Amino acid sequence: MKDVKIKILEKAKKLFTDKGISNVSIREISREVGISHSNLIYHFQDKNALLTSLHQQILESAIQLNKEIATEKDTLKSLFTSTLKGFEIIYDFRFFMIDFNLIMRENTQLHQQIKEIEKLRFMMYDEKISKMIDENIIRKEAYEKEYDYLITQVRIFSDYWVSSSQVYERNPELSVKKYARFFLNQFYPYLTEKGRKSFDDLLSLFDL
Amino acid sequence: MKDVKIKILEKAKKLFTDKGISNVSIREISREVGISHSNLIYHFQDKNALLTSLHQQILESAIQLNKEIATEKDTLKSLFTSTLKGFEIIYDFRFFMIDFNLIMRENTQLHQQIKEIEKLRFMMYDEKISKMIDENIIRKEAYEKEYDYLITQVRIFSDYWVSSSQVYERNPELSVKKYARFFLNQFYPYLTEKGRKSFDDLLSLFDL
DNA sequence: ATTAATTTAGTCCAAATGTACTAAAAAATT
DNA sequence: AATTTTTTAGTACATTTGGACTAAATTAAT
Repeated sequence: MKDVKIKILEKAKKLFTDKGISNVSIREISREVGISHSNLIYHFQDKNALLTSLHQQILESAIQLNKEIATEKDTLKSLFTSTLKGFEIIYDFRFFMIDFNLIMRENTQLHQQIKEIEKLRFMMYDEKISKMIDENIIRKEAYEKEYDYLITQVRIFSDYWVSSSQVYERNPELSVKKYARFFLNQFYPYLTEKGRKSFDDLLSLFDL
Repeated sequence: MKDVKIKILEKAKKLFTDKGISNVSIREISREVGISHSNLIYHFQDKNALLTSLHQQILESAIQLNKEIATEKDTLKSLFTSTLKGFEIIYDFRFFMIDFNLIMRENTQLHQQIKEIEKLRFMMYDEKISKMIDENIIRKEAYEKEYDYLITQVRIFSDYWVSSSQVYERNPELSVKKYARFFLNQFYPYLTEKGRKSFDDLLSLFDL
């Protein structure tokens, strides 16, 4: 990517994070980058184009992360790693999650894409849980769709923990680990004895 | 409250819900109400004043709800009722939760207030859980702060389920019950056998 | 070296917004 | 009935914003 484009995206990301997407104009970004607003428009037609491009970066980070953990055989450990690394990515791009609703309302294209990704994410968790049941780490479903409920619950947590931490935490920047811990804990009640043992070991391993 | 003030608040609420807070101007609201924008400013200095006033309505609904369930002796049943009614209030005022982060960022006064209320909410859940432990509906903590984790988890769900449903559900208006069910389910793994029995009974009672 | 394509800046415009100020109208008080 | 207070509308202004259009400058291609 061209140097200017990179600079624009960097500044946009920074400004979005600091002030919130709706409080940043194309002109302000261009001013900060030190180029004319027409030039910025030449590269990105509007704010949505910027957002789409930044979301692409998030996706690339996520894909990269998936590649990294693909080699990990230990299912529970891979859950820990993907949570921690994933939460770091989310924190880095927190502007996206903090203004998530706004973006979804005003960028149809991204909304569609996110809905597609959500399906994948569901399947990913579903598969992971099945695996852990097979490995006797998680107990079998006690009633129908028990784990579907869990996945929804977990989805909402992933999407909004960073928003919540911005509202309630004194040092949101320190909350990545804290909320990763909270997140993982959602699986705890479903663990078998064997699972709990691994889980506790992993907690110390990851210093959580 | 004066007739005009009520009308302003009603229209503001509607517009905020339909278009998102940041996409509604004082002038637009006044236009919709059919008064001059100067008149609106006379009653509410700015958008934040409107939001504060609307939040007051939310609080009043919540207080009213608390009064209603205060007489309920059955702790688990009162959890069900407060969840369902509470979720209806949240849905009614969903503009507030959908733009929650925005409001918290730009309205210091409300942010402070919300943080105070959060403490109360924590205590409320804490007390409720203690009670249910005493009544042998919920099992004792299996490890330290187990239920503190649960409360945080539950807080994030309460605050953001409506946002999430706007993003992922086809008919968000139908999702109040659905998400109330999801919400309550978060307590399920901690129930004793006795608790599960009551829980299941209540599910049919409330048609969930 | 010339030409073509890409990148950049400058200008102008119309619409919207918040804010401040003035004055009229309506309601309440004396 | 007179006057004071509250409520309402009107106007004017400075700023911001996105968008369109033009032209200059830079880079790439031939």
